[in-house]
Amino acid sequence: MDATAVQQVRAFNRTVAERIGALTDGFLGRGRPMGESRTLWEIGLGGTEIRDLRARLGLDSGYASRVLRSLEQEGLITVETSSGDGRVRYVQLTDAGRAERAELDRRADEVAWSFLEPLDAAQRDRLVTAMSDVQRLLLASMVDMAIEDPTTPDARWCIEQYFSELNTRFETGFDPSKSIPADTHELVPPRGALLIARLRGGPIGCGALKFHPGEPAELKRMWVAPEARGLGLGRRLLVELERHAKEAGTRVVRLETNRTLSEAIQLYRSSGYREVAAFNDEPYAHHWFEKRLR
Amino acid sequence: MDATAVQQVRAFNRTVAERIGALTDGFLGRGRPMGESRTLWEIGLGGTEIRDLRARLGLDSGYASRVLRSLEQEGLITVETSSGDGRVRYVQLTDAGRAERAELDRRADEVAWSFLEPLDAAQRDRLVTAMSDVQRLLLASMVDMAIEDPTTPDARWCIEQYFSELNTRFETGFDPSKSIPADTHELVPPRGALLIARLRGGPIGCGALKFHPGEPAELKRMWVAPEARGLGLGRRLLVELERHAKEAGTRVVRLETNRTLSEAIQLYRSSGYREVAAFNDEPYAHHWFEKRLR
DNA sequence: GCAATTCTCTGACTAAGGTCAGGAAAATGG
DNA sequence: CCATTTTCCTGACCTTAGTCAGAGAATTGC
Repeated sequence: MDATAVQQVRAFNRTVAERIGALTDGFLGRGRPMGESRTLWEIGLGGTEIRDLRARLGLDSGYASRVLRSLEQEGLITVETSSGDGRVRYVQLTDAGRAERAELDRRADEVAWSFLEPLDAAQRDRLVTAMSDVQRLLLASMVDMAIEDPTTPDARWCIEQYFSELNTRFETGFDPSKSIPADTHELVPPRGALLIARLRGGPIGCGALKFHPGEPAELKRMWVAPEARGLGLGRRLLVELERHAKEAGTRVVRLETNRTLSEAIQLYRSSGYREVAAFNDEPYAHHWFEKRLR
Repeated sequence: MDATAVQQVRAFNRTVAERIGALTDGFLGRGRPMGESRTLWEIGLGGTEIRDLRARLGLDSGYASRVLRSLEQEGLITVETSSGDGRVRYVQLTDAGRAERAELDRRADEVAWSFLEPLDAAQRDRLVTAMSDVQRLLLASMVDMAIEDPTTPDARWCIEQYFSELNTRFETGFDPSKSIPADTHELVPPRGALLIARLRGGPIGCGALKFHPGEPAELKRMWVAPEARGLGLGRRLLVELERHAKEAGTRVVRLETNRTLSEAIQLYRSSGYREVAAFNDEPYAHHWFEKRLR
């Protein structure tokens, strides 16, 4: 635990909390409690089901109900029973609600501008760049990874995303049935493992291992959601999978990959993988890599 | 108002508020309201007068009194009448209070570390660097400047700081009585102007103008507090003083300076000042500069 | 010496942001 | 079809973080 780094983070937290807090509170209040403004914002232009809204904002159902009642009385929203399921209620902005939301938007822009306005052009550039760095790295630090059951909807979703990305990127397209399979039951410990990366509860990446006792383990299904790229998650997934493989007694990890996946190839090379001769007849593969764990 | 920059600032605010808020609240609560924890922290190891404490935390006197009563009942602080002034009360941490404060400190460190811990060494470095940039630039954007009365204690304090800095930096030391004077009454409009920069209410820099109708105005007393250097305040003071001078009808600004003040000389050169022959016999000056305003 | 001011405390009040238990209505599982 | 679950609402209650008016004691200004 690096003490000067920690002190810098604490100084940052103090300054930023002071600056953001002072401005957003009150300024975005518009005479109504912040909770109502946040809710109004979160409903969005298209409307939402109340249960979704509650989940997104983390509200108690009683509290949410009262907040919505208050917004309804102000004439900003309408609430009606959802067409599909009679228990679920659907909330939408009225014209007045949309106008109010636009005003909140305008004010949030103004708050943001007040950060930049006192600075000269060079300082503004530096601030925006540094903010984007901080934001991306904070997002990265909010991601956590765990070995999960490959049969859950989230796990299946990740693997589907992976396949659909391969299909887009390979010159030939990608048909899973023509590739060497790695069925979900092969990814359940002790035969294998599926590692899922999550941000704010939602899945944003995965990677898998297939163990072959006495032989090298295979690395499969490495995927990171497009919006989460550039955060170093690929490397973290890889490190974590290698750690896991080693704990399971694996000495060597190997993998095959397609030539269009250049970032992945880069990652493997820079992580100590060396290219070896084809060790299987995967039709979509152009490169085969291997790494001895230590 | 640059829209993409504004969007980046908003994205930053959301992410950072989410991350900092979620962690600091509760984690630093220790079963007592945040207000009490903040107060406990702010009292510090040496103790404080309640009126100072109130000013620093911006608390209502009634509210502060209740918070302190509660901390007193928990056995964390003692409150006694100040020795000097019988109205003022002095608050100090007990041993238990100091232990509690140390625990808060430890937890704040832990929160900060939780930002860094998931990242690898290179990412940590980038995060700390970017945070320090953001923090400095946000501080810069919190500074505001105004023409103020040069006779107030804050104004006098700035000018004293300026003199004491000259005294430290000049090879010969600095004695104001041997220098060409610029008495406070000469810095009152319309004869002159004193610009003061403030951060969180406290003065952190100054700069002055002396007008000579029909002749160049003189720039004097440019000073920025050491802890606020590197924020571009010198340049902002200069720009603001030039703007003010121009509004007052001045065409040319000039100044003299000592060779040891290299950052200032840099600033003048890069702001369009060109060196001219000595236009006065200021004994402490080595360089004379002039700029035509437009 | 006395009026005005400063500092602290108490009591009464408020708003915001919740939590919790229970009930009604609709949907679902077997 | 019936028990269980899901979704939402209502009423009762709570803590936190204040604000405001007023009073008492000490100090300061003149």
